[in-house]
Amino acid sequence: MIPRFRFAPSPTGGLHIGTARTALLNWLAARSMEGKLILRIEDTDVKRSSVTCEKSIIEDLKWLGFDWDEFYRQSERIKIYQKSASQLLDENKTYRCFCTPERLENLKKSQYAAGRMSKYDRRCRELDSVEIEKKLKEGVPFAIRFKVEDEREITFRDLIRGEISFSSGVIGDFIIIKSDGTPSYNFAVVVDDGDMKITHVLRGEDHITNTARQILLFESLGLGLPSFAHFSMILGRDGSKLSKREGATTISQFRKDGYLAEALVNYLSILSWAPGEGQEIFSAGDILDKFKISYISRSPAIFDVDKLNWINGIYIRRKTAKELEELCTPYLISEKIIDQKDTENEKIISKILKGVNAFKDNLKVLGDFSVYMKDFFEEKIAGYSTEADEVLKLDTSKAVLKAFLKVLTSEWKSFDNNPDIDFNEEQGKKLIDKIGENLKTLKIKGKFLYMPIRASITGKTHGPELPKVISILGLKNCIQRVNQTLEYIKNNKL
RNA sequence: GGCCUGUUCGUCUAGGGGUCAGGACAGUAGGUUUUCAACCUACCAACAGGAGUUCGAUUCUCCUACAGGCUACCA
Repeated sequence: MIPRFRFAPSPTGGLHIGTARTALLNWLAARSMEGKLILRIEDTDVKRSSVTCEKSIIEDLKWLGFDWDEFYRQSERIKIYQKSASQLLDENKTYRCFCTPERLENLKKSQYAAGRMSKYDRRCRELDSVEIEKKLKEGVPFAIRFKVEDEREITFRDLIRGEISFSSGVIGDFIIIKSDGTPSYNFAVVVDDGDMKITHVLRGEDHITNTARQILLFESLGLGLPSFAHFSMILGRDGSKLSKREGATTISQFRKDGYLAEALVNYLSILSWAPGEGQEIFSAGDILDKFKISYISRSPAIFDVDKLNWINGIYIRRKTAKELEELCTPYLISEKIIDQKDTENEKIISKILKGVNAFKDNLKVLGDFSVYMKDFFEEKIAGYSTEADEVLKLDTSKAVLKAFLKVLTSEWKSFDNNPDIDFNEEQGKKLIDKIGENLKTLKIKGKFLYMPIRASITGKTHGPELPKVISILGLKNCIQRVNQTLEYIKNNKL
């Protein structure tokens, strides 16, 4: 028998990080067992579901690199649920409940106040046919409830946790068809899992208690039981449920922030499962042969951005310059550092390429790139750090800057003062060597040579290697900036 | 309140009756570099608590504590 898995998100928001992991685990399980994966949109709650969310979820799933073999939408299957429900009604396994929401609410409150668990009191279970007919004639709205057997042990073997059992006594007669005719979650799931011949239900631990109800439904519908497996949830830093105030929680938000799909998938899998031998960096496809449902961890995991950042950095560094340029350019545009039409400009693309080359080791997220590059798209230095001031104050620095300017000017002249000359890293390196050469007699070298140069063209005392910096800025802009710094030194009497 | 599930370094995870309880992130200290980052090396750091079973328990059982989930005409 071919294993059949399903991933069943409800489109009431974007693809959440936890939901994405459910998708990943099901994908991993299905593909590693050469089974099928079904994507089922659980949109029976008309009020909370939206097409926009569905689109966004599907887009994010694809972006993460998942695929599926079949697709269903529960809202298009309402008739199927209703048919199953009326069958159960005929078989006397369910009954109509005419109770108003207010009564139910009060019942719950009073039970809770009395310190008991809230459970439907079965008032409508014993209604005789005359009463039912009367209410139906009056048009009283009704829901359909499932008759839960008394005192019965419901047991199943969880593929991750082992045996789990419940007493049916703790489950009230639950609703399977709401008064608007739509199925409740538990019912739609069971009808679908049966109809779609799902063999493995792999989902979050928040569904463990639902499993008891669902087993009852599977049995009453005469359906065979699938295997169940419940993995733990992802928690926020303080151990609470991952919520919005923790920062990004949806995949689209992570994407916007500049996380790579490969990194996210890698992190999500490492979060609750280890492929062994200390291997931590891998793609979902890499570990298919090592994946086993029973290996998934039982205990909940706290979401750790630091580790995600580390993984993301690794994947960023694995990209080629061209790939990174394409990945990073949108951030420069959205930060208004460059314009959309600049992407046609070869000079600018070349500058970005150089920037990517200089900064790729510094990036944790792609979004960082625009922060690093911002200054390099300005004509002038925006400001000098106090460390830069300290450096520029030194007597030796003045000599360095003079030599630097001289070398820059003569170098530029050799290119006929062409403002568009492409000055590469190699040439930058030679240029710096030349300055060192000129200052040899003054014995200025090392820190005292490099720091003033750096400060004079960036206003800062740290950043990528100097030849790279010079190459990104170009000769003309370097000259401008050194002049600006000279002016700055004079004005501030450094 | 009831029911269900879980608990190994700060975090993720490996292990599993006898281990120096392993790895990774973070942190700290060195190395490298003009500097930042990256990279390399080292260090720091854990079996929630209590009983029981056993020659021996972090591992098995029970209890407690704590955490999470469910207890909807949400999914």
